[in-house]
Amino acid sequence: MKLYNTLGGKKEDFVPVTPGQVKMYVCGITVYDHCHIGHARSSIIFDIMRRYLAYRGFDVTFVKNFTDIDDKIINRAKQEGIAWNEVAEKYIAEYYQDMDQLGVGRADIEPKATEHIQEIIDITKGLVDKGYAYAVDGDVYFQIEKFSDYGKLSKRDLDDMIAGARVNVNERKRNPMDFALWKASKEGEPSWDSPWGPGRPGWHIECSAMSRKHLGDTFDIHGGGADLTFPHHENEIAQSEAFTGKPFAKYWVHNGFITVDKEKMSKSLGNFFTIKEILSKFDAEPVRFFLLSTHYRSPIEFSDEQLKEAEVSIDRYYTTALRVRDFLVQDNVKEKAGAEEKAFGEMLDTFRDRFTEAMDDDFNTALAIGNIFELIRMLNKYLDAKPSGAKAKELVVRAQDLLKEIGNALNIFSRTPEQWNSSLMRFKCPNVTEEFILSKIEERQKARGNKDWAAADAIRKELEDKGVVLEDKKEGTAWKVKV
RNA sequence: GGCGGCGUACCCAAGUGGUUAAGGGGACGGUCUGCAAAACCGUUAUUCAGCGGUUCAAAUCCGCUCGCCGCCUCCA
Repeated sequence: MKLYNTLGGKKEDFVPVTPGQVKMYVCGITVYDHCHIGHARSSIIFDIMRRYLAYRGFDVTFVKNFTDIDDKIINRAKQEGIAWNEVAEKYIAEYYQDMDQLGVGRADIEPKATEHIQEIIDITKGLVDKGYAYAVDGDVYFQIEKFSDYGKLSKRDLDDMIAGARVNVNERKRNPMDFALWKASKEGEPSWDSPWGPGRPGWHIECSAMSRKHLGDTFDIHGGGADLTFPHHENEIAQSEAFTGKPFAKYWVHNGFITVDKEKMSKSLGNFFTIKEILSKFDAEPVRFFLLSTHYRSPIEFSDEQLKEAEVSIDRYYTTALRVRDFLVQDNVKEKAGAEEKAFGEMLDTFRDRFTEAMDDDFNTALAIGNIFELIRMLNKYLDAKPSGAKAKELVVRAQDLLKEIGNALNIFSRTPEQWNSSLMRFKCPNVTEEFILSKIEERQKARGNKDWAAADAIRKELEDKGVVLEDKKEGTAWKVKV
């Protein structure tokens, strides 16, 4: 497997610290507000990495934290007039609601910063003792000049950073780029006792403490959004490596942003869509599909149009799945080959390898999806020739199983065509009932029986205007939601 | 100002030294159908922002130019 490592700035062979095992840590959210689609991208992509590594036979330990103490949480608590920990609890619950709907699995361990205060204090104290950090008026700062590798992740030069520093001048810092490990708390703010007086953790230290506790000094993959590269991850490296004297994470993986009108989606620009907003308009599966249809490191432009295209793609799968099921319930015993049986068989033979090849190359989900649709096309083509017999059945079952297996690794295609259709109904034609549709179909059947094509077409048109399309088949008329 | 990335068809998007330059959407034409829908077939990039260079060979490597974006402050 190859994995793009921000640390090396290139794709590298993935060799875990312990053969067969993968320990990965991903920076989770600060729980002070609803998640937006950018959080969804990060969550989904790392969920997919975790699933795929497991699919490839690795024993994966996946840790994703919650930052549940932070300035933003304290501010939000003031705004809402509730306690800071109530804010944290509220948005953790909201997060789970969003992620459950999106089909993002829980991490194996989901630690919270406030549950690791002792570990945070231990590391901070250790860094002071080793001379990497200094305490001033109840604050403790990490002195970046003491850590000679500072900047190795984000490829920054200390002098350049200082020259272009936009950080607020803080008289207590020896260097403007020094960052807080521990902050003295102001009156009325949440605080914990420490050797430096009552205070709370700085932003970066929690991840060093939690990853170390749950995964050890050195682990395999550390992930997060590209905007965390600097300063968050750079600082984590400094703290952790200065403290343990050992390499921290071996591979640093960063996902690209979601853009709106080419601009990064962000809170400050106000150009974001919450997950809840999107899921009120779209089923979660097209959302996942959309996010996987571009390589995880590339920017991805968000729009309803893109989501609609994803919807069409998912629909194409379920339409084929339904077709496969119809085919398999027929009991045609006569042996008859389908179209291009040999090529189809070869596709089936090589499909799994093509999938792993794509995913092994830095999780190329976009290529994997391309392969999936090639298979879908060949499958449809094969079925078009109306094959029958044991051989045909075997090939079609294999195709179905492969699509399900690969879909499972990507967490798509997991429902029945009926479940998909009824979900679409909720979004596209919530006021139409199945009874109504069926009665209209029956009415139309009568008209068709009388060869009253005008009446039949009028009914079809009426349903189409309501978002329902009819398909006349030999066995009768089927209907589906128009995507 | 420092650092990094991107620019592939009408749209989205893989491909990063030799392949017919994947796949999806859209459009148009065809097969099928009472008509449709779905599905399939065909057409939509002799060419990869532009210009030079390296090479037997470049969308892929190097240089320059143009355009867009990100990080350097909280940010997935």
